Amino acid sequence: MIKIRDLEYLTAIAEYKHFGHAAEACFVSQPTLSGQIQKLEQRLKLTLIERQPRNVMLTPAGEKLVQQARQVLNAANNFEEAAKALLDPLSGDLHIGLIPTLAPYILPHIMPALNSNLAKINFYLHENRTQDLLQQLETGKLDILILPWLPEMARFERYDLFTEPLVMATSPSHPLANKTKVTFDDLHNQKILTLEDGHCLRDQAMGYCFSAGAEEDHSFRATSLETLRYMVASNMGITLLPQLATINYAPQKHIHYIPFESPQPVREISLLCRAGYARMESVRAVVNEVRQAVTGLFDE
Amino acid sequence: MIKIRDLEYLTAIAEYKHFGHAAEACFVSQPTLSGQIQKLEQRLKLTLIERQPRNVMLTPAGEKLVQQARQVLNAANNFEEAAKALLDPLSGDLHIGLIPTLAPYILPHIMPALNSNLAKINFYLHENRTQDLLQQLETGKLDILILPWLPEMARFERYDLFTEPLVMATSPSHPLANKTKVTFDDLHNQKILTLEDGHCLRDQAMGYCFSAGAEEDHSFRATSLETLRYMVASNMGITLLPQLATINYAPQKHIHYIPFESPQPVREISLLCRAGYARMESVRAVVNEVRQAVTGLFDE
DNA sequence: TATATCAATAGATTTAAACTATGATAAAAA
DNA sequence: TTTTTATCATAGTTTAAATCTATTGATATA
Repeated sequence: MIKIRDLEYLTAIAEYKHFGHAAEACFVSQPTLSGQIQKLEQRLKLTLIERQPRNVMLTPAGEKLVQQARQVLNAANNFEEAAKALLDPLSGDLHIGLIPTLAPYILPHIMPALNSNLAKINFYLHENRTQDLLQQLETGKLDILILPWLPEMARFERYDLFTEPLVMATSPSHPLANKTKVTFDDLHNQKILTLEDGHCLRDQAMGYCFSAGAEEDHSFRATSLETLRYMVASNMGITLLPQLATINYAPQKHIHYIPFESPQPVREISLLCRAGYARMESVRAVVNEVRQAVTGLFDE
Repeated sequence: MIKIRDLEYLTAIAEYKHFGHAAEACFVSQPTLSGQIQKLEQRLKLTLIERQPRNVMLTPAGEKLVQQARQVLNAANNFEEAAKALLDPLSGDLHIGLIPTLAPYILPHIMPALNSNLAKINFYLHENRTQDLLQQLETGKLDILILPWLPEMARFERYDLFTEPLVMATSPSHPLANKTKVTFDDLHNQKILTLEDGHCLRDQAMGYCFSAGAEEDHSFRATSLETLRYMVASNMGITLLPQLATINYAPQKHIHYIPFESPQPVREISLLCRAGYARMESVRAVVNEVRQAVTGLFDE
């Protein structure tokens, strides 16, 4: 039977394409790694690695087996994590992925509770685009994602956290600025400032706006909500912001935030983890903490 | 990092609840296995096994980790299988699961082609109820299933093989016996003989019959299609049989097989394997052979 | 042509997994 | 009760193999 160490060596080579560096990453000497890889190739009767001078590459067979090897290593990791979790369920490292249009605005609300009530868990926060996050969750680099749920995420286990309304942001001088509520129809023929491609908020907000007959301002696309907010304050147009991004942020003075009459545009914020993840107790604890921390934020 | 051998020892104990037998199954001496398990427990700082005199049991932690261990061993198996498949894609052992209402009638049509065209694959056939088959596919005991598709199977990869009509079976003396086609309405108020619970054909055929206003004969439930056929021949009632079970079987003399006008009752026979299974080439080859072998069987 | 890089080879060392033999304990049998 | 049997743990030894250091060999680059 294959050994886990062999698989680590193989995947290290796949990662570094260099025997010396791979060996270093595995904390062994280069001859050790070379020798073990050779033995592996002999045992499988397959050439896994093409040793061109100064250019180490995987053969197609090598690529295929590296994929399988990663599966094994993931499962082995889960085993170790499960063992640790049994020793002390609510402890250990937990890597959480969040999207840029959510992370800075929700973290102040939830991290204090997480850190004090789940003190033995070390939280690592990773901000990235949805697609990258999903891939990192899949491969085990991340343990948990917090983001707006989409149907393509059905393969993961899902816990709904809260429903976040989107609100309209205008400069004080805009015709809509002094309404206490806006409606779907108010968007008609408005010029909307948008985020750049790849932000899921862009797709959600714009979907709503377009169906209301609003138009995108093609001359400009913001790289973050903060630039977007700045543009609105500078009277360049209006936009939709997730409500969390409007709490305790640059109030009335330069921007007016106006909620929608129902049906409000919203995004459904969920927590995802891999189905069958070994540390469900920690996941459930996080879910509970977050739900508790956000209650009251969207009232009235 | 954990060793695969340790996980084999652990799962062997879980299976045999006996150190000696487990050791034998792993081809090592009993002290070796005892010692390695102890080391594992020390390393994890967990008690995995309760050693009552003459009664070896797993602790809850042990149960949990055995599950994780099985995941790892499965992945490791996949690795080895993938390696072998790379050496020679269309070879090795292939365990196929089929249901009892399909296996005896389809195998004569497909096994000759499989054995001669995929001669380097050793086919093992397993006949079982749908629920057992799905579990065995999941755990890796089986590689492929051939059965009528149901929505609960969506987690597996699916290849449609053919659509099998159900036909009416009557004794020669039954009022419907001499029709060349029967219709949905002909079922109205008929007494239908059925298979016992657990056969998926029962649910499918009965679903169709009930909606046509037929009644089940509650005094009798057959344990196989052959008893069912025998009961029909003995003029105890009528039933629906999958068409494959009517080809080359006890013809006209004692039973009449009558096809339905469309819309015919049918079952959709599919081939399933685990998503991401390491030997897709073999799977696809089997799919092709089966599809080829059944073309023409349902014509006219 | 000289040098630097990088993987392979050789030979020694260390680790740990495996074995055999035996001991301890408690249930089952006499 | 005493003996026997079943079963897991312990002790000490052997064996296998993974690892190390030192070195060689091959090739691209200066």
